[in-house]
This record gives sequence, structure tokens and C-alpha cells, in this order.
Amino acid sequence: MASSRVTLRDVAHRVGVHPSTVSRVLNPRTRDMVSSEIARQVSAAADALGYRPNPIAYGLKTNRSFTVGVLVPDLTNPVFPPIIRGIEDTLGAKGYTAILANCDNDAARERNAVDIMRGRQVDGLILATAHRDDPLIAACADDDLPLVLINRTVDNSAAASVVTDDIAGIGMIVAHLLARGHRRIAHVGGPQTLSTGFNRAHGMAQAMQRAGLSADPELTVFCDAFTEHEGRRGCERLLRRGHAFTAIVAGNDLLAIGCYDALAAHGLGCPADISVTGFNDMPFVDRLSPPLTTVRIPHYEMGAMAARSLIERIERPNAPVRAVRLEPLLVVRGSTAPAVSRARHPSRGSR
Amino acid sequence: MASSRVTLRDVAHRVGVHPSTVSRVLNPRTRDMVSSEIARQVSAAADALGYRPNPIAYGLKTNRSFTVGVLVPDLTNPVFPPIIRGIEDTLGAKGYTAILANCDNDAARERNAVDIMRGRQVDGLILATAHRDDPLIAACADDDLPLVLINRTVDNSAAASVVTDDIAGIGMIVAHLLARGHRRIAHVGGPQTLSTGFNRAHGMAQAMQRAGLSADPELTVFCDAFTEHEGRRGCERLLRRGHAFTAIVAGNDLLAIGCYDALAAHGLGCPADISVTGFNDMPFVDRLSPPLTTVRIPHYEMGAMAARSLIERIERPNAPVRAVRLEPLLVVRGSTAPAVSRARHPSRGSR
DNA sequence: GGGGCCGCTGCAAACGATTGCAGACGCCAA
DNA sequence: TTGGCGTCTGCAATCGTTTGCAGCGGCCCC
Repeated sequence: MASSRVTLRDVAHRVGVHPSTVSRVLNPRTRDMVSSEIARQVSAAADALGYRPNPIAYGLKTNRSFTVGVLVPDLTNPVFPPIIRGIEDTLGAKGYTAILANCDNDAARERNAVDIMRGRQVDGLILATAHRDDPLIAACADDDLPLVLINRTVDNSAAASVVTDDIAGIGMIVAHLLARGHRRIAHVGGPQTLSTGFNRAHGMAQAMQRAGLSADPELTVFCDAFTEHEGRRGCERLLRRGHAFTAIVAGNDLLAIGCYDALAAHGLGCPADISVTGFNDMPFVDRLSPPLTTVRIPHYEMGAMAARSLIERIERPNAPVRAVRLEPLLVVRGSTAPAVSRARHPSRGSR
Repeated sequence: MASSRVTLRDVAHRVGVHPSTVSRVLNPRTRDMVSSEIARQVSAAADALGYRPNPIAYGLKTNRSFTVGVLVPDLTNPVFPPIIRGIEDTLGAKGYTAILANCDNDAARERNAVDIMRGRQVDGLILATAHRDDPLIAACADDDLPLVLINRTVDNSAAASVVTDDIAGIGMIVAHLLARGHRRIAHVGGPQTLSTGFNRAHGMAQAMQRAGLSADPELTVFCDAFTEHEGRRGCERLLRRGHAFTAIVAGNDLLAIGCYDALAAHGLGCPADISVTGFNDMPFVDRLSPPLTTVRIPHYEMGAMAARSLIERIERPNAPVRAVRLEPLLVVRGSTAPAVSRARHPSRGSR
């Protein structure tokens, strides 16, 4: 039976009071306006009838939707599912629900997605799609739509955010490689228009200089996207240049996997000839061959923190905006080995 | 500037007509009720002011939300992200948006999620969480809430669905193993309360019988969930029994990965001693060591079809319910090899 | 005993759209 | 000229809530 919805009016009618009284009883903030006797009757009637408030009507009246928009570059990138779980779990616990959009790093799609979300009256936005210079974010700030950035951030950061300390993370990677005797270390970096790609490249240069090594531009390539395909292309560009190196620091795990492919295609062994590192410790990289040395970030917790942060900003609009930076953790696995001096000229590798 | 929303009234006021007229102009179905001259002016004013209809208000009046609920067991299972992309892309193209919930195969969480979704007035539901005997589905049917099952289905199928032909898929797996000389083939199956686990187990028994081999209950174990952990436990149970076998057909890719772990822990090589197969061809199983032989299902397309099917049911409530069954594809990789007769007694394997 | 206050409840107007109904107007035919 | 019809537009109710305001008792205190 398509039992039509139970409304405030139905409950009110059953008890013999006015709908507004029922509304007040059911709203904890106004509950003590009504006598406890009537309140009791109303509550009883409400759950006898199985009353469930209609969030649409509530939203219309109050301009709240208890909905937040979540923009990710690409859900099929394995970093994101755990983050999103973190977001949804904590959002759900507070009565919010998330609506998700994939944007493929395309500014137009991002704009469109934000438009749709605003159309749907989201109470706030969690963006995993920020570009270093992102007009969308300023636009949201102008309309004071609460906003939290996750994973990536923007340059002139007035926005709340939850990100990893990319520079520290790469620092740990470089230190690890240096300790294993690597000196000529290449970088297959991510897009420099993203804070992650940019900071990791900078972190790498810094760490090298700290060790008294110059960051060799000949050993650095940048990719247009954080994908396996781009990682492979970047690594191939690197190999074609013909400069010797013994390790590759990739901008993230997907780029590292692309490097695996390129190395294999050139008959080079990892880690036998070249060590490779990633970033993110996304699911299943421990099962690659070889298992990937990388930097772990607390995916689920990041999502949870971002969600908490957003809810705080929604519910107390002038709470301080916090920019959280989480410390990553080095995870050493099989893709890094002591430097081998014979691997002078990688394109003439020993296999 | 938090420019407050442009409403029908604003547009009407600017042109000097009544809001209802504006409404009619903007609704394609009623547009020809109003003279083309006024319609022109109204449209012009509407996009001069940047009018965007308020879906909340629309929803309140019409009981439509242009929102659909998507329930998955666990987003971090890599099978789902591509499916969800397929769902979201086609939903988005039709003006719908999805709200997602993880349910962890827990009936209570599923019930709760459905409650929340109905509370939010979703226009329909896509369930990837169906149990073979699922009370929720009957309940939705009773309230005629449009519904499409994906990946899993129910026994007494009155519901629309998009699933893989599990029996055919396992048939291909078994044929492949038989062709490579395997005769004693074990099964690490999924939960028998799920159509996928059940059908794959049955498909296996059938295929074995067709080949004149009895399905040996001693070589069959069932797991409580489709997880790596359960796969490992299942495989260990199998090994402890001490019966000889040369191949394992796992209920899905995650269980297969668990088998990898158990075999490795027992000093058995895959595929040297034991061949292993999966199901789903989820992302990255081609990069495991060894790369997993499995059965490919068209994830993205499944999602897209389910979304199309749901929209059809929403917009034409008495359209025929269709149960789509997609043909899978065998993908042979490195985890299967010709049977070795020496691997008689796996727990005393040759390494 | 009367005035004031307070605690409780109802009234009605929103929120922003949709839609049945009715009125206004023009036009044609009788 | 008038009646009728068709076309266009406005009116107002409605969807299910929230919330400012007002009214109504009762109680206390002077």
C-alpha cells in the first residue's frame, strides 16, 4: 500500500492540537515551550503513526538541505573511496548526506558540478578538486557557501582545508633514498597546477639541496595528470633523455605504477636497476610487484576530519577556518633497494 | 555578496506578469499555453536575472526530488567505483543526482539507509546490496518505490535488475582450467545468501558435472563475506583438510587475493603449485603478482544500464520490468598454469 | 480584588514552486 | 447586436514545515 506520508497535521489532528504545537514538540530547541503532558501525547502519537519529518518541506522553509556536495577528480582513483567513506560516515552520523560528482580535473565540469550542487541547495561543499589558483573557491567564498578543501589546497589559502604535509612526505622519501646510497634521483612529478604536484616537486628540490645535491632539471619531468598513462609517458620521456639515475620519486602512486610499466618496457628491473617510490599508499599498492615504497596518508581520517570541519562551519558560520595538515608516514616496501652503480645509463640497462 | 536567490516572483515582477505565467513558460510541457511574445520576454528576463528553479520547492509541490539512492556494500571494494561512475554519469545527464550509502552487508544498516533515502524523498533506488531473500525489496515494491538491482539479484525475482551471468562466467573459468589439465578443482565461494556467491557455486558444480567430474564437497568452502581476509581464512580451511587439488576457483577477486596470501603462507606457489582464479576483473588485478586470471564484467556499462533502467521506471511507472543479464568475458593471466601432478598434497607442497 | 506577567497554545504568513479554475478578451457566426 | 467559443493570463490553494505574534488563562503580588 502506497500509504501516503504522515504529516505534522496528521499527528496534530490525532492529539487534537495545532500542527505548530507538534512542530515545537518535535524540535528539541523549542520543545520546552510546550507543556510536558501535551508533549508526551504528541510524541506518542508521532511514533504511533510513524511520523517522519519531510526534509524537503523543512528545507524549503529554512533554506537548509542537510546535504553536502563532494567533488572528486575521479572516483575510480583508489585514493578516494576510503576518503569518501570517511566523509560519508561522519556526515551520516550528523544527519547529513553527501552527493558526489566526478569532475575529471576539468574546470568546466567542476563549475557545472558546483552549479548543480548550489541548485540543490547544498549546505556546504567538500572539494578534492582544487587547483592552486581556483576561481570557484573565491566564488563560493563570496556567496559564503561553507567549503572545505581536502587533499589539495589553494595558494592564497583563506579556505578551510585538510591536507597532507606533502613537503614533509617527500622529504621522508628522499631521505630514505639517500640513506640507501642514491644520489642521482629523478622526479616524475604531477601537474604543477595542483598543490600536490607542486609541493611535492618543491619538497623534492628542497630535500635534495639540504643534502648538498642540486635538483637536476634534466632529471625532472612533469605529467599532465595523476594517471598511470601519464606516469608511463613521463618516465619514457625521462629515459629518452639518456641521463643516468638510480631512483625515481613519482608524484603519486598512479604515476609510480606508470613508471613500472615504462621501466619494464625498457627492460629495466625495479628495484634491481631503478628504485621507484609513490605517494598516498593507496589500496593494493602493497600487492604490486614489486610492492611499492610510498608515503601513507590517513585517507579515512582525512575524510572524517574534512566532514567534521565542514559541519562546524555550517553550524557556526564564523567559527575559525582551520587549515589542517596531517603528518604522513613512510612505508618502505620492495620497490626501493640500495643504489647500484652499474645502472649508469638506464636506457642501456643490464637486462 | 550573498545575493539571495532569484525566484519566479522576481522574474514575473520584472516582466510585469504573474508568477504562474513564468512557471508555465519555463515548463516545456505548459509553454504553449502562453503567447509567444510574452514567453519570449519571460525567457529573456529569466536568464537576464539568472533564474534557476529551486528543486526543493519543486519537490515539495510535486513529490519528486530528482534524486536517487544508491546502496553499495562497500565503496572501497574496487568493483564499485566504476559501476558508480556509470550510474552517476547517466543519472547526471538526465538531471538526477545520486546519494550514496555504504552498508557493509549489514541488514540493519541497509534498512536504515533505505529509511533515510525515503525520508529524503528519493525518486528511486539502485541496490547493489540485495540478499537472495531480501525483505527490503518486497517492502519497496509494496510502496511502489522504483527499484533496480545491480550485480546481485534476488531469488523470487520480480525486481528489475542488471547482473552478470554468473553461471556462464564460472563455466568459462572451469572450462579454462579443465583445458589446462586440472581435475581436482577447489572452490572458495562467497556467501551463499548472496545471489553471486550462490550462483557461482552452483555454476561451478554444474560445470564440473558436465565434464563428468563430481563436485567434491571436501574441496568446497564458503566464506562469510567477499573480502581478502575471508578469502584467506577460507583457503586455509581448505588446506587444513589435506585433500589434494591443483586449482582454486574463488568466488571473486578479493577472495582470490586472500587465497594468494594463504598459499604464500603455506609455502605454495601460484601458479607453480596451485592455479587461482577470480571473478569481476576489478581494477589492478592485472598488476598483482601473479596477474589474476578472472572473468571480466562491464562495470561502467552495468552502472549505466541500471541508471537508465531506473529512470525509465521512474518516468513510466508501468514500463515492463527488465532483468538484464550481461555476458562476461574470460581474461586469462598469469595465475593459471597447466596442472602439475606432483602437487598432490598441497599442504606438503614442493617448496 | 485588580493588574501584570508568564507559560502555553493557536493563528497565519511565509518558503518557492505547480495547477485547477475562472475571468478577460477577441473573434466569428447567427 | 449578441451569444458562444477559444486563447491567454491571473488568482489562489496547495505541498509540509517553521516561527513571529497574539490571545488566553492562571498565578502572584501588591
